Amino acid sequence: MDGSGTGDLTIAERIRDDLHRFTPTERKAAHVLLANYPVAGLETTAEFAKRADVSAPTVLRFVSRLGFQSYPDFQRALREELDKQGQSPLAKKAYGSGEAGIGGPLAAFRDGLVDNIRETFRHVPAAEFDAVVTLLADRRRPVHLIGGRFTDVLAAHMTAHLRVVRPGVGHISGQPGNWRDQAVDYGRSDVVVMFDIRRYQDDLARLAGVAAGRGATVVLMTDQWLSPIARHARHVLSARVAVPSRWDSLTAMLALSEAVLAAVTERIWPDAEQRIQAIDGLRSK
Amino acid sequence: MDGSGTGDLTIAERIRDDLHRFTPTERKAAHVLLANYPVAGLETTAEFAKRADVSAPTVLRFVSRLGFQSYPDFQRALREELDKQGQSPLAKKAYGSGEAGIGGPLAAFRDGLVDNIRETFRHVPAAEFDAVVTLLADRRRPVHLIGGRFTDVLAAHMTAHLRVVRPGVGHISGQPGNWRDQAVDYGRSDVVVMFDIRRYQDDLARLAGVAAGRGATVVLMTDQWLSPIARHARHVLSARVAVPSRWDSLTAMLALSEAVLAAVTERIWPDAEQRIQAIDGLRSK
DNA sequence: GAAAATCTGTAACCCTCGTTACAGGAATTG
DNA sequence: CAATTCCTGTAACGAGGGTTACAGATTTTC
Repeated sequence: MDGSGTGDLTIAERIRDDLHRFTPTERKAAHVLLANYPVAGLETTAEFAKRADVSAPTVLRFVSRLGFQSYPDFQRALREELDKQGQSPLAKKAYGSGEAGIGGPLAAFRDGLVDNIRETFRHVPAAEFDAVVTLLADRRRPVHLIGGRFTDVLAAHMTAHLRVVRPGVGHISGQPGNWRDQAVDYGRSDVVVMFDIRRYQDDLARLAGVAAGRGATVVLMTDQWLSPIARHARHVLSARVAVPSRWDSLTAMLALSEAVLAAVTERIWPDAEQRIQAIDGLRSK
Repeated sequence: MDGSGTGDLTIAERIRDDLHRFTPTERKAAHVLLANYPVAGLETTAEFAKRADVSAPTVLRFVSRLGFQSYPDFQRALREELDKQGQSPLAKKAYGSGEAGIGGPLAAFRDGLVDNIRETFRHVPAAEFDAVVTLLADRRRPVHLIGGRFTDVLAAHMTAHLRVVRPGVGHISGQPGNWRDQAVDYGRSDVVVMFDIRRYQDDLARLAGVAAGRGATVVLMTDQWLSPIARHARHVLSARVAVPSRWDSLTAMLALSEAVLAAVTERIWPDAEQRIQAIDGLRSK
């Protein structure tokens, strides 16, 4: 499928292995690339050539000898590498060393989760996060929550917690056909929080369209590839979901949800505290 | 010196700050870039646009609004950033994760979550984990799941996933009074998975007592201080729940649940795969 | 030391990608 | 409800970059 198709070694590793096969000037290019990996390879042929003090064709012959059909192909491969590595800056486990990893599959799974949380929080736009917190902390705004087939538990989780600290919180449940019956009542003050990860559900997207059309503020919690609901959403928070498993992981998304809940609760604490005491009072009776 | 000339913030930070200035589709592009930083920006405008599901001109308007003269200029800036960061592989502060970004309480919260996951997995007894996986992978054993006030969403989560890969999975719902009506039917082959964290619910404990009395195998997912249900449980898996927040965190417990689910799914994959295909077949009709 | 083979840069070609004008459409405002 | 503004995709344009042929330079080999 990929241009090279040569095992799963890093391009850098392949260069080191094949270093003796290159001509002198090609080797020059190779060393420059290794010394500025992978940035040099992401530049244009002209820039790369100038950096290595060789000609552009030499650069092309170099990547060609590496087994790539074209220079764009080569760059694509570099970006893919960067992407994998970028998702888990510290976890090189997938590469070089044994894929089993130290500590077996459980440890690998754990590392995946930790990386996901790290990456998720790293990419959270502060303004977006604050805006969402402000919205949810506004007790005058009715809040409605819903999620997809597997993510609805996150909606339920947030619903349960929000209900404790503020009034006017509802979980949209029942048949998809009935969702819109509720949505037609939404207005400018309503907030709709939706959870949707890949294998996105179009019935959710339709609901989002209706809600947004009514003037409601849609908040979307999704994965890094963004649900189509993003089109209708005023605010988007995305979390990493990929792990070494047959399933996608909701851990990072729950982590983000809990962070939002913690911030909301902190924001309205005096009110929330009173409310909690009142609830506990009822409960004990 | 640089193409943009706007301070020394990273591009990611500038995007986060200016997020409100963008038009809806531009914001979509922004989110895609942040979620796949910086790789998405190193692709061609067409690829980037496709990834974000917007048109190429929108991508250009996006980078233009960021203050770059041209798309190549923008890419050059990204590469420079990547270069600086690459020189010190461990210096990830360059991006949002450090104190430069949101930092503060959010970072502390995130660290708490990560620590919880690490500690949780560290203390998981391998034998116990395997035993639980074996139990849940046995399709001849009916499985019933339930949780407490806030943890029931985890029971629902596990139910939803188990149901996909095997038959005989049920979520115990309804009034606490009715729980025991179901429990009287349990026998030696039944497995009851219960989630319970502090502020333990005694109605759950009573249910556990009944189920265990009938010979059912009780599996308990709880916090590090152990729910009283542990008394009746054959197997116990515990997770850390304490974080800098008014709430306890379920993130580590979800992480553990997902690890169990991943292992169960892997264990019975041939069967599960067939089952999934059958389900998808029904779904598409 | 001469001839062959290999290497490497120059220059021209062509194609892709970045760019921009424009029109349809959505949202907003009076 | 009409008018206006803003937004967004389509389509055509033009430049820059990837590519290639070729010739000079260098090394190798007999």
